[in-house]
Amino acid sequence: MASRPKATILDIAREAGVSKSTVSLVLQGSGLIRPETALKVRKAIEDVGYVYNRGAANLRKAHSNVIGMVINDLTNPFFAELAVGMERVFQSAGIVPFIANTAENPVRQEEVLKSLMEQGVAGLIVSPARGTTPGAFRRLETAGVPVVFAMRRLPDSRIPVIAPDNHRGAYLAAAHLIGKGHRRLAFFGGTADLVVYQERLGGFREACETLGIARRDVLVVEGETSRRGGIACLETALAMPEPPTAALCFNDAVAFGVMLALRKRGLEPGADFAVVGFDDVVEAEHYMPALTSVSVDTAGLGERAAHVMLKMIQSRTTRAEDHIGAVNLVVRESCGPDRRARNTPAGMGDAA
Amino acid sequence: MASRPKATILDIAREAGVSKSTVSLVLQGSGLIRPETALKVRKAIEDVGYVYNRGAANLRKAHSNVIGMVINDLTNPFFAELAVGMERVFQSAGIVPFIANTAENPVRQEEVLKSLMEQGVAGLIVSPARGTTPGAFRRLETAGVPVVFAMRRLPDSRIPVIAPDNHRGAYLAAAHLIGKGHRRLAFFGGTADLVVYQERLGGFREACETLGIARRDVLVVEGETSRRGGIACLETALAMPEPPTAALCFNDAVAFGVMLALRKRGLEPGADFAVVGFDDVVEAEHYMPALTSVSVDTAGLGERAAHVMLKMIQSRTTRAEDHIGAVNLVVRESCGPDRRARNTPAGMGDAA
DNA sequence: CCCTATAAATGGAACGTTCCAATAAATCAA
DNA sequence: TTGATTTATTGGAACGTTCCATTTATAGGG
Repeated sequence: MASRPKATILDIAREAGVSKSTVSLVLQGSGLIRPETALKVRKAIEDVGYVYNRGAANLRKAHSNVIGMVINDLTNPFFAELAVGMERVFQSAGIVPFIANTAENPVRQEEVLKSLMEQGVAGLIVSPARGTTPGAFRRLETAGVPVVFAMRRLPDSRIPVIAPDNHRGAYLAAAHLIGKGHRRLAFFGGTADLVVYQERLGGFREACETLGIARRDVLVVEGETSRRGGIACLETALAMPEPPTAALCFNDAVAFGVMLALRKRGLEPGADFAVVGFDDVVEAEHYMPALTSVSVDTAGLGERAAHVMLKMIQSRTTRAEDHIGAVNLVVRESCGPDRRARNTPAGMGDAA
Repeated sequence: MASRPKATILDIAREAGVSKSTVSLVLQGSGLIRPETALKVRKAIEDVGYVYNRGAANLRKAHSNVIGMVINDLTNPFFAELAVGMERVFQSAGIVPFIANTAENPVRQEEVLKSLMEQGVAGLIVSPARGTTPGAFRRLETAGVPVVFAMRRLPDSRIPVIAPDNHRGAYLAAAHLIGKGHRRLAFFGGTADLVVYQERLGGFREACETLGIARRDVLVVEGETSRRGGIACLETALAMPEPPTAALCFNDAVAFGVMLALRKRGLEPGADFAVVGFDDVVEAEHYMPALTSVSVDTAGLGERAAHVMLKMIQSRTTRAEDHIGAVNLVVRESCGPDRRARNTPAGMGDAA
């Protein structure tokens, strides 16, 4: 039962007693074929165990219905959610997207991109890896392959971006913290080479300035965007002479790390130190205590990105508008008021 | 800057003043070409912005260096880890695997499989969706495409399987619980249509029997294999006249749900009710309390699966040995002794 | 009954590679 | 010098589709 030479369109033709062109027409669901003939052909297709050779077809057609999704960290549930959103819309368009992981490695990303191009993808949705060089996508551009960036953007590049309103989200979070009476705030995690980082930090800073927090009372600690990074950030912060009483974290993973580290020191997240996350991954709600986080509607952004992609392909353009998704702060239990401020300004809300 | 007709091997040939065959040889890194000629060609390749057309090449070569990974639930970090393991070994073999998600939907799986076959994959690593029909992979078999199942197996099928020793893992976990003094045990989550379920439940049952737990003291509650499923299972169990005091959960997600539900009822996981998970995802360690779980070395299994796949492709066979991975119980804080048994048999270990 | 219009089916060139067989150029032995 | 051998390069057929231009069959109009 070794692999006999695979059946082609000609085998079908012979089997059904028609020409290869007729078979091709049937395969494409053309209405030009008499129903009975089509039936005969379809039966033959079954009989010979035919599998369509898309490679051969693309050789003539030059556009391939394959869409690639290049993701920088598959183990972050955040990106999995993004992927799921996209898949929803591609599925209903009869497209199976292929996902590839770059593991936050620009070299790997290069390989992945190359491979996808060789495959002749119709379009690419990419969340670029950290440290992507500006030229990394030129190849794609000159080849005229539509690309959209999801969640992350590159400094210069004119590739359309689908991302949440990072600035606003961070502003909201910081304002919430300040409203709770906190006066010494921190921003934990992330590194300045990410545009997202700058946006989020920018929003945070603006809130602090506007709402009267002195420059020297805001602490910024860069770090890995992971649980481990969060742990490290907290350690650093608490070692300061006048440590902050609340922190906005670059993302939820960092926030989880911070909560963990607090617990390890016998501090209660929320009561002893307020923490806010960013992204609002599903686990945020289920954490203990539940994490206050900036919700960005990840799956929704995924859908959006997919729609934009589809439209670009259809109108065979390589340009599209950016889309900045709405965000909102989901208040849960991880940020009570500043303890030391309890007897001062805003005195409500601490019922239980 | 519209997309001009893309460059082919002939354009390169013209540019470099050689024949297309020479270019082809250079592309394949053949040693038959004079270094200076190769250099000239490579320069031309750069100049014309050439991108290799793998589809056209495969038309002649008939084997495609594309490997697909079909995963049933991308949002489960467990599978993301599996994917990462595989990618490690494929990367070093110069292969970019394409991942596709079936979202636990057999119909979707069918589409995904079809699409991958049309793409001419060299091999497939699959974690089949629940409810996969026995015939779903026949197409692949008759086409002679190597397939390996990862983590899950299908009832009949002779496709090789890479999976952890589910039976043993469950046995270990149950034995641990019994050793802690628990006498009324439960198995939470999962449904009988999964082979994995039967294996895990089997191990659990065997431990109970061997170690003298009466049949009527073991409770089995089926349910979704998610946090939500875990919550539901616990509710059901506690509503029983004589509820269990400990549970082995089908996987970590279920265990997290159980812990959550316990907390909601004011019970402390570990102290008031013991819970053990399965898979030992990274979060298990970081939970509060840290979850005792059966570690299956997910990434390792992924690597293994990838190696087996590579070997199958190389030896152009469609058969391979099953591989059952070692497991071990990682004891953390989520399962203390049975409270009511505290003054009876094993009296140590409860220091703090 | 012939002509035209419509419907259904078909042959052949083209797509961008690979690879075999063949050629051309360079080297060597005699 | 000549033929044999090695080293580099090349033309052309083939891979499995699509699609245009034709052909053939069927129907309709006068």
